[in-house]
Amino acid sequence: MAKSNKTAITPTRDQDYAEWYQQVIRGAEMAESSPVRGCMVIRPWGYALWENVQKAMDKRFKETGHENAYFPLLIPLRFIEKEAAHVEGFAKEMAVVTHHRLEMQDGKLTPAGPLEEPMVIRPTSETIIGEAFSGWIRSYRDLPLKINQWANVMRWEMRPRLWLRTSEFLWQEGHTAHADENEAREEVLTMLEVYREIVEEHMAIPVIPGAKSEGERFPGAVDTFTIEAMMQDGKALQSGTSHYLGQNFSTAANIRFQNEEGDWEFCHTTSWGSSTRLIGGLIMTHADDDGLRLPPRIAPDHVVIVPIIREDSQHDTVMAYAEDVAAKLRAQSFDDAPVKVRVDTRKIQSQEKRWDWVRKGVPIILEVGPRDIEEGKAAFSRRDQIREKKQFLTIAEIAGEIEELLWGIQSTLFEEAKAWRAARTREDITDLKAFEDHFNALKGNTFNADGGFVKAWWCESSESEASLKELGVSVRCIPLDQPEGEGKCVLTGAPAHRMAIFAKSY
RNA sequence: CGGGGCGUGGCGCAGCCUGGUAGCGCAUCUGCUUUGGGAGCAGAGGGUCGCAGGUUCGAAUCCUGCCGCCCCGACCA
Repeated sequence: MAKSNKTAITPTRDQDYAEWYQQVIRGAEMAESSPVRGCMVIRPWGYALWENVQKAMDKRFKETGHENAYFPLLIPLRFIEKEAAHVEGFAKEMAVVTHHRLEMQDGKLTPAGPLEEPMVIRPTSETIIGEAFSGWIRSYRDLPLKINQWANVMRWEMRPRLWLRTSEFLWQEGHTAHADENEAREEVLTMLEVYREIVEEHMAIPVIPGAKSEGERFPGAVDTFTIEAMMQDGKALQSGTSHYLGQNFSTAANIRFQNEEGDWEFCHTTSWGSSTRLIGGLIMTHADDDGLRLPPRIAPDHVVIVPIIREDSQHDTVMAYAEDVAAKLRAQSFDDAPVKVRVDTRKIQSQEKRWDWVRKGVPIILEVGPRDIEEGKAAFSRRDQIREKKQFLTIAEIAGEIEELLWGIQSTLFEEAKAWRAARTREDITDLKAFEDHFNALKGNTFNADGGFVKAWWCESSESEASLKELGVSVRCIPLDQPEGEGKCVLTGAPAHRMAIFAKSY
């Protein structure tokens, strides 16, 4: 068997980035599109990733004092109408339920029994949770109220993409109510930091935490904060948001409390969300031309053992050896839990197994065959160095180093992504001409090094933000981490107090 | 919703211009030989050619309408 330069995914990123993205998803069996426009079927491998993200987040939500609850999928139309900006922001993307029955007419099932009041399928739950909060909160002693819900939501998208933008998606939405603005604002930043931590430290996706500009705020929010990630094609991905809603929603839903003086006040509320979009971000951050690459902390399996069996007579001994190796590795721990090991017992060719796991992105693949048993060895390869030569290591060596190896892969993926982002972030663009030239040089759907972020001083005027539209660029965020001093706005030349990240985005 | 492209076995495609009853590669199944960097041979199964009309003796192929997918915009997490 000659060494092959064939990539496991066709086309490569360089040939057709958008098509590559879809083939990675197909190749790793993560998801597929469904008969329902814009909706996806999440397959076990993709769902396992989401579950691992969920697990990590849920733990942090609870550690930061939140409780899970569940609210209805259907929201009465009049709830949505309560908050003006919210109405405007979501009206165009809502699925509406208008009937409660089907009847056979001319051989076809036809909606019947019109609802007196139509319902919308939740695009987010501010309004219906607000309704509940207004009933739960009476006194300052009831505050803060900190609730999270894991749910599905629906937004009728014009242009869906698997994971990144589907009409129905899974997410968590946190909703909290506080007695005063400071406490609410602190909550908003605390949860933004939780997002940063999970996304960077578990998913190994580097992000920039920052404030959203006026034009990019959540409908109805006073302030929106975001973590922005850069995909391999240089586009930005909003990967989690946290909103200070002021008293907009509490006024609309009548969420009031009596303070210590006995006066009635409206609560200050927050909401924050992150979704299955993160899995799309994971793909576009770490996957390569051989498929997915998973950071060990969220990988469904850390190690897959592929038995190499030459003859039937060797089957039992090799399998016994494989199980023995698995047991030795499971006795080790990584990230405060036993190392997750799978022995691939499928009755297919060993090479096919190997490439299957390469495409699925498992961090470590071990091949064990008859030759290894005597020496107590295995052929070791790591996904982030999959084109390197396999090493033959003893099980003792592998077991002894497995924890360190997995952390090494975790940090390698993170460092590679940071380097990629750094190489595609321009900080030397200081005037409009250079700014326009930079973004005009980009040609549509290309995978190249020309895109990426421009970090520059910005005056924050809404006129200048609106002017970005024709370039196809937006203000991704105003980073929390700001340099000293002031500068001149890259767009207008006016004095600017803060720097912003500009980019094309998903 | 505008502009462009595309819908043919699970995946990737050819055939369409010039109508004659569907083919290739991979995958799947069976058998034998194989297996440590993407195995070989032999055989087999699987498609109402996106849907609905129309033209025609005959439609994957021509015409009309619709649906869906992808890319670029607009909109958005």
